[in-house]
Amino acid sequence: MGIIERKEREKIEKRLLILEAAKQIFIEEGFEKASIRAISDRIEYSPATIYLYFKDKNELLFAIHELGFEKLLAEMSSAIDGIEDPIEQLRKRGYAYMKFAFENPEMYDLMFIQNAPIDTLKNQEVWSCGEQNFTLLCETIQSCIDANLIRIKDLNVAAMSIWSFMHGLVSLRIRNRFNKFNGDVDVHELMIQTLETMIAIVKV
Amino acid sequence: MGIIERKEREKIEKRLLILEAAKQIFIEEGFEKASIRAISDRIEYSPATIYLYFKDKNELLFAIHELGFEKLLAEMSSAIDGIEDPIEQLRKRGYAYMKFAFENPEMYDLMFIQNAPIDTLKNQEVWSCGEQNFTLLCETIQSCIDANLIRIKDLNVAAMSIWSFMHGLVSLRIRNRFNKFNGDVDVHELMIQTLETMIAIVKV
Amino acid sequence: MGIIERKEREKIEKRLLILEAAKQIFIEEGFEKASIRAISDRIEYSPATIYLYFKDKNELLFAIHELGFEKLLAEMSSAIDGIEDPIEQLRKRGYAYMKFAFENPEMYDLMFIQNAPIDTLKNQEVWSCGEQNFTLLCETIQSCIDANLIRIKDLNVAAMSIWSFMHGLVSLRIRNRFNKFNGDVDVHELMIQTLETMIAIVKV
Amino acid sequence: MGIIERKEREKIEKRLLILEAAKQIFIEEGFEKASIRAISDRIEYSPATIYLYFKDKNELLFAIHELGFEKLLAEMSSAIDGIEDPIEQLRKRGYAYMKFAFENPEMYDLMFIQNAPIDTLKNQEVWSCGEQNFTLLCETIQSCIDANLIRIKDLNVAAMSIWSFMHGLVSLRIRNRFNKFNGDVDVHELMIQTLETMIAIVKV
DNA sequence: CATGAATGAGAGTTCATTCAT
DNA sequence: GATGAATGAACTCTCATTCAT
Repeated sequence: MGIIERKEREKIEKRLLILEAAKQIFIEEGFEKASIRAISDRIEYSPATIYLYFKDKNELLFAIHELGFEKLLAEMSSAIDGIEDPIEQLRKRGYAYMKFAFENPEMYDLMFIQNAPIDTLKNQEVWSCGEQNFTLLCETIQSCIDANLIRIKDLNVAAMSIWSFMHGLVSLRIRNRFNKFNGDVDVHELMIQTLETMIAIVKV
Repeated sequence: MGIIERKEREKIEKRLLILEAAKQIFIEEGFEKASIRAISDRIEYSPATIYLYFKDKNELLFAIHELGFEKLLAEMSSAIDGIEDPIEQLRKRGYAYMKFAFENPEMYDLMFIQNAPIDTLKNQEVWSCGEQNFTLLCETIQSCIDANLIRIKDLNVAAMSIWSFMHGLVSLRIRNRFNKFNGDVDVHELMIQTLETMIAIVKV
Repeated sequence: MGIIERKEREKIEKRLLILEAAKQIFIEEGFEKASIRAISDRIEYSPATIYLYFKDKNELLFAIHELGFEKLLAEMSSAIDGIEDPIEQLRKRGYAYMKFAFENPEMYDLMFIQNAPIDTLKNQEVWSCGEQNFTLLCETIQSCIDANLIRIKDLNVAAMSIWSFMHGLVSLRIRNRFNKFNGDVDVHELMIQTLETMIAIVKV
Repeated sequence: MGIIERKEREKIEKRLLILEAAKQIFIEEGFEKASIRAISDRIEYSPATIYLYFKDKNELLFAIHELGFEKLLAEMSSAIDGIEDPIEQLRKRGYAYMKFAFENPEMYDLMFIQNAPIDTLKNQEVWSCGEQNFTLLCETIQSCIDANLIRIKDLNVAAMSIWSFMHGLVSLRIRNRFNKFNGDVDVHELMIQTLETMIAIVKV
C-alpha cells in the first residue's frame, strides 16, 4: 500500500519536474517552436519519456497551460494586497492581467488564444487553475456589485464584459492588430487610457 | 487591344476563382488544414499552379484574409441600412460583427487571431479593406460622440474600447474559453445580454 | 526562295538577340540561378519562346557557352597584339586566361567546369569557338617549339600541360580550394608567382 | 557503462553504414542524382532517418567528401611504400592521384569540383583529411626541395603548381574537355606522356 | 522506468517542359 | 511566331508518435 502510494507520488513529482522545465522553454522559445523534440531536448529527456507522463502533445500543452494559470493566479492574488476598495481591486487586477500578458505573451497565447490545449479540457477536473482565476475575477466583481459600485448588476454579464474587454485589448495587441491606429499615437499609452476610461465608465 | 484586356480580365477572374475555392476549404477545414497541397487538390489544379497566381502561401492567405474583410465590410455597411440613430447603428454593427464571427469562425480566425498573414501586410497598400472596416467603426463612433450620445469622448479610446470588447467577446467564444461559465447559463444568450449591457453603459 | 532565305536570316538574328540577352543574366546571376524561367523573364520573352530557338536547356546553355568562347577568343587574340616573342605571347595569354576566368567566373564555370552543356557537343559542328581557342593556344605553343624556346617538344603534350595547369590554377581558385593555403599568404599573389615560375621552368 | 559504450559504437557504425551506402549511390549515380530521397530509398531507410545522423544534406555530403579524402589519403600514403627517391615519390603520387580520380570520378567531383560541401567546411576542425592530403603533398615536395631535386624552390609555389597541374589534368578529363584533342590520339596515353614530361621538366 | 531508433505523413517550394491558342 | 497557362516530378526538411529493448 505504502509502496504504491510512494510510487504514485514520485510519478507526480517527476511529472511536475518535466513540466516546470518544459514551461521554461515554452516561454523562451514560444508556441511555434515548442515541438516535442525541442522540449525533450531541452529538458534532457527522450521524446518517448514525455509520452510516459502525458498522453499526447495536447495533454502536455494543457498541463503547461495550467502552470500558466497558476502563475497568473498568484499575480492576480497578490495584485490586491492591502487594497480594500473593490473598484481599486478591479483596476489593479486589470493592470496585473495586462502585465502578465505582455510579460508572458507566449504563455498568454497558449492560455487564451490557441485552440490546441482546450480540446483536452473536457476530461479534466473541473476545479483547474483556470477556473480559480475566473473565480477570483468573479469575487472582485461581486464585491463591486455588493457595494453598489458598478453599473452592471448581473455577475455573469459583468464577468463576461470585463474579461472580454481585457482579453480583446491584450490579444489584439499581441497579434499586432493595433497597427491600424494612426502612427502618431503611442499604442501602449492609448491602451492604458482605454483601460482607465472603461473603469470610469463602469463605475456608478 | 481587346484581346489583351480580355486576357487580363480572365487572369483576374481565374485568380478570384482559385481564391473563392481556396476560401471554401479554408472555411470548411480550418486554418491548420489549409496546406497548399490541400488547396490545390480541392480546386483540382496542381500545387505549382497556385504559385502562378500567388507568390507564396502568405500571399494567398493574405488574399483570402482580404476577401474576409470585404465580406465583413459589406455586412457592416448594410447593417445600418435605414438606421439613423448613431447608437442604434453601433448596436447593429455590434451584432453584425458577432454574426460574422460566428458564421465564419475560420475566417475570423485568419483575420483577427492568426499571426500568419499579418506579417505580409506591411508592404500592402494602406487603404486595404481591413482599414476600411476600422474606418467604418470610427465613423459610427464619431457620430455618437458628435451627437453627445456616448460617455467616451476620445475617438481613439472609444474605438479601442469597443473593438477590444467585441473581439474579446467573439474570440473567447470561438476559442471555447467561455466553457468556464456555469453550465446552467446559455452562453449565447449571455453574450447578447452582455453586449446590450455594454451599450447601455456606454450611453450617456 | 528569297523569302525563305530572309526568314532563315531573321530567325538566326533573333536567336542571337535572345542569346546575347540570356548571356547577360547568366553572367550576372550565375549558373545556379539561371533557370529557363529566370532567363525568359529577364529577356522579356515567354519560356515557351526559348524552346522555339533551342531544343532544350542544354542547347541554350551550349549556345551561351559558345558566346563565352567567342569572348575568350577575342581576348586571347588581342592579348598578343604587338608581341613578337612567342614566350612573351604565351605569358600574355596565360594572364589573359586568368583574367577572363576571374572576371567571368560564372562563364568560366559553364565553359570548363559544368557537365551540362558539353553533352550537347557531340552533334555540333566541329569547328566551334571552343576549338578555335584551343587552336590559338596550339599556335602559340607551336611557335615556341619552332623557335626552340620551350623544353617540351610535342605539341599535344605541351598544349595539355599548359592548359591543364592554367585550368587547375583558376578552377581550384574559383571553387575555393586554395583556402588550404596558410592564411598568411596572399593567394592571388601566390598564383601570379606560380604562373611566372611555371613559365620560367618551361623555358629552355 | 559497457552498454553505453556499445550503443555509442553501434551508433557510429550505423552512421558509417549509411554513409558507405550513400557513397555507393553517390559514386554510381553521380552528384546530381544524389537526393536525400534517392539515398534513403537505396539504403532502405526513411528520409527522416538520415536526419538522425546528419544535420542536413550539406553535412552528409561533407561526410562523404571526408570519406573520399580518407581513401585518397590511404592511396597517397601507400603509393610511396618502399620508395626512397623523392622525385620517384612525386611521380608515384601523381599517378595515384590520377588513378583515384578516374576510379572515383563522382567522388573527385565532390571533393574538388563541386561548390556544395565546401561551404560547410569553414566550421570544421582544421585538421580534416583534406588538409592531411595537402600536407602529404607538401612533405613530398619539401623532400624534393631539400634534396635540391626540383627547380622550384618555394614550397607554396611548388605545391600550387603541381596540384593545379594535376587537378587541371584530371578535371578536364572528367568533364570531357579533352575531346578537343584530335581523334587520332589516345587521350589517356597522352595524359601519361604529359605527366611524365612535366616531371622531367620540373626536375633539376 | 526510460529511451534510441525509426518513420509515415506531410509541409512549402522550384523547375524544365508542353501545348492549345 | 509567340505565349499564357499549366503541370508532373522533384526537391529538402520537420514533426508527433511508436515500439522493441
